[in-house]
Amino acid sequence: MAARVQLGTEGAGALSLRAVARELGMASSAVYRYFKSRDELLTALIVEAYDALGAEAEAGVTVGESSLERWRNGCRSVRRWALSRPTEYALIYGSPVPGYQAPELTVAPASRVLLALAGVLAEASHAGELADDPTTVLPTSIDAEMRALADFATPGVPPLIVAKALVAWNQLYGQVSFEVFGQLHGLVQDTDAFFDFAIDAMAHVVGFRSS
Amino acid sequence: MAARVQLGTEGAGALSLRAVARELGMASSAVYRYFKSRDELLTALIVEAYDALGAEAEAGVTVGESSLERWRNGCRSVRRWALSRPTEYALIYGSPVPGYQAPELTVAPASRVLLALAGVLAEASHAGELADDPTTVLPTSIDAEMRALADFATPGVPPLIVAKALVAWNQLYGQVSFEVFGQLHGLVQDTDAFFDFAIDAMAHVVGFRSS
DNA sequence: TGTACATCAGTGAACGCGCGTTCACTGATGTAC
DNA sequence: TGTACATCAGTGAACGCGCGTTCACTGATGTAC
Repeated sequence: MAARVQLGTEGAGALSLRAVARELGMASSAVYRYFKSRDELLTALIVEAYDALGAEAEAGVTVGESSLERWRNGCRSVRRWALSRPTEYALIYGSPVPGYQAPELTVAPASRVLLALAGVLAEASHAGELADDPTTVLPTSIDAEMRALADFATPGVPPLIVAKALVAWNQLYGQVSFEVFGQLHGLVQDTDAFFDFAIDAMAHVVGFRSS
Repeated sequence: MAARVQLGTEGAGALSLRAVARELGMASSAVYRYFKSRDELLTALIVEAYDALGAEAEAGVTVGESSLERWRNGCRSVRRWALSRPTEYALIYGSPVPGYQAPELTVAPASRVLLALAGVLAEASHAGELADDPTTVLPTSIDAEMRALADFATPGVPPLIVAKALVAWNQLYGQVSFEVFGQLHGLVQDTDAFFDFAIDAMAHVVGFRSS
């Protein structure tokens, strides 16, 4: 049934309980056999979406000869997934649903993309493929938070790398959302080319040398 | 009345016609004296929000000794506005409202932030304050589109500068949205420091030298 | 200054709709003896 | 192998709610003579 619910979202722009039931061809009351409430259904859809996107990013990040190329492919995977499933993307990264508070258990699936990106970055750093910029100093408060985050999820990765991965992820998210949400309309038509251009800029940010 | 409607949104997370009327302390039917339909009201609110944010960015961009500092202050103004009026921010930059199609007249107000940022960038470029990177080549399709955009809005600014401004604006949008939409929750607490860190990374992207 | 009338700003009841949720139910499948 | 009963997956009608929209209305303000 969980699998069927997943299918349920892939259709139209449906995020209400009744819409999901409709998509599955069943009465709205039938959904209550599987989920106690709308919020529980929403949580399941959100977790499913985070996991699907996370898996995509993790897969993308393994493809490529150099770590720069793997980084790029990770970013491209995120964009591809978002464009192919805009409803689910909006569900997890759009405006917060009024009255819904995401429970703790969404945190882990939500961080998969970040960790995938941080992974490539750490790898590139170990291989000495990142320009080291002694000018960039992490504020102490951020340093502590990034250290805690790394200790928990990716031990051994320096705080600065984690911070850069997070900034890059935010930027990637901005790039993708602008396109998915239609803000690029009228400004850019060749969005593929523009995205590749933007990716290079972001690669520059985290310290990849040859762009 | 337009001014009163503006006030109407500043309150709670209200984007329905009835909610706006409630905020104004009037019957929902009274709104129809000023707007033909919900979509027309929505358009007015959207335009108002774009203009308010645009004005903020334009003002921020005038503050500072160096163009780098003016750039930073422009970014900070955008963030400050978004954090102070999250409902309106979500209205213009969150998930698209289902069934609503933004009319042509929202395009101009929507581009004010981009143009403000492009302005500082052009200024910095003229003053020779940007690192010129001969490595970065704009794809021809993008070059044409950016040239058209510049011709229309900021004549004389080279396409590469406009493209970089657009990338930076997308990134800034990502940074701000992540925070406003609560995605940073549990990852970063000192969001002020983190944003300044991110700003420096973005300044790096567009070519500002000393970070 | 006073009266007659038009315009204006807003009210309040009503409509049909989709929503989340409940409830008593039905019919198919599985298990016990 | 056959009967009796429990469990399961799903139905369909009903509820109260907030929504966008309509309609006939009211009372205050402005204008004409």
